[in-house]
Amino acid sequence: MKLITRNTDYAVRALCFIAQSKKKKVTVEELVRVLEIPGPFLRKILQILNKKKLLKSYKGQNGGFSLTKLQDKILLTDLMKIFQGPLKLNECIFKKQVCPNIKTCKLKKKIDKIEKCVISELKSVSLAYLLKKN
Amino acid sequence: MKLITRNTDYAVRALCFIAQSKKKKVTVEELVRVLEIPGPFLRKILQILNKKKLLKSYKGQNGGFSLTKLQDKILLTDLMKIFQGPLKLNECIFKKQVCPNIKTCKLKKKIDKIEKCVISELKSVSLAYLLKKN
DNA sequence: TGTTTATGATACTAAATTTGTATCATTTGT
DNA sequence: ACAAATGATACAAATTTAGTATCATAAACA
Repeated sequence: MKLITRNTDYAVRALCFIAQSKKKKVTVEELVRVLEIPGPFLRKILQILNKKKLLKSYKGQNGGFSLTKLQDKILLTDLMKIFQGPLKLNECIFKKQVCPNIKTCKLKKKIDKIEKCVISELKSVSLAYLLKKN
Repeated sequence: MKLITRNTDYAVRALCFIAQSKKKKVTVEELVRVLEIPGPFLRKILQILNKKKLLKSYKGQNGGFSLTKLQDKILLTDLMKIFQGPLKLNECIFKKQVCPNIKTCKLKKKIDKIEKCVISELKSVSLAYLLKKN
């Protein structure tokens, strides 16, 4: 079971590269070249990041993308939420006949607890964290 | 992002029902009727549980399935592992060009930590836990 | 011993999600 | 006006998840 999917992965990598770059703006083309991510797919991802205000985009010549936030404000968990949606159960695991007999909410609460645990771990994973040497 | 998929869900519900049942053996047919799970799909799931030694199956007339373990030994995490595979990253999130600059292993270790946290939470979710009233 | 009633094995199909492609529109600098 | 960038959007392929269908096998029992 994959905790992180490819589009999240790509987003992280692109953001890392942009963060590290000396240039003020980075073009898709450069990202594609360096990161070896399929172009149109990456563009779609960057457009989403732009809409979600994690990147600012500049059109036209000398255009490209730049970060809108400090590196330590860009959290892996945010990216996961954007590209993979919030963590949740399948739905309600117990329905109808079975439900009344079984304390459904137990499991739900458990999952909530797990989600909190995962999120809190992931919250410490920021771009800054990933880029810090040593 | 779904933490638990439908086959895990179905497995839990089937096991719960079998655990609660007064009968020594429960047939697929009864499970299908009560739990409203598509028959052939549930059969496949039960066959897997049988292979994985969580259920014992009896063929022929008066056949059916029964638990092989105590309820507190059947853990949600085991079912998730069976039906969804182990928790993992997409793969290595950073490759080639980017990798040397970034401490890949950081993230990996983080995920390992997260996995441990999730597993340890889930380890306390057993059939017994789910079935306990109040 | 043969029929009924259950599971075992397995191959196939459908649906949903994830990943990737293609195309045209829009904006901006020169 | 043109070139170089992103924006929007519709489509397609691949993968994973969910569900179906069919025949084989084993056990109980008349």
